[in-house]
Amino acid sequence: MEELKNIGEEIRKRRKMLGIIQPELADIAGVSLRSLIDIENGTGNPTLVQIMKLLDALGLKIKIVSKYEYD
Amino acid sequence: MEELKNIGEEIRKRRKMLGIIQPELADIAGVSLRSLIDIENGTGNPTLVQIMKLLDALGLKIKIVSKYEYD
DNA sequence: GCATATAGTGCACTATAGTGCATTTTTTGA
DNA sequence: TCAAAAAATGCACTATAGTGCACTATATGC
Repeated sequence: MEELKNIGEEIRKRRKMLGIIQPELADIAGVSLRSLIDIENGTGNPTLVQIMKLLDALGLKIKIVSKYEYD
Repeated sequence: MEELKNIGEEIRKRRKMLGIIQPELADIAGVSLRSLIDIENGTGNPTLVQIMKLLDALGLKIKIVSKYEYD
């Protein structure tokens, strides 16, 4: 699942843009550091709640679009 | 988590638009019927892989956008 | 090069997602 | 209405996500 990596990368990118380190984001989002690391690295298969906690902390959200939409 | 319900609703809406019933979509996507039902109803906490299998089968995908973006 | 800060890994344990099946409820249209 | 189709629920079992901790690896800047 290619997409998993992408989401992890977006989270990492945004985190760096905000100038915070992993333990900080994990704390703010209410997710374990271990989970955040795995998610950023695109390993494993996180639950939606984990993803949404992180996105929320980063000021991001999920949008469902057509598979053929590019941006 | 409000967003969970939304994703489930989008999946259901799209499924109906395509004129298929739950067992068909579950089958095509490679997800159990039970899981699909729970996801459409916004109960539980599905994994990203489950969501992506369904979105993929429906010609949809996830996009990460700013929390303050409206469409 | 070295010291410190940041990130990643292995492992074991706990919590919970994913599943199938039998049954019930709701929806649909004849 | 009533019968058939579609959707939802309870329950028990299996698979796996989430976690903490100790440790290792990598990056950063002095």
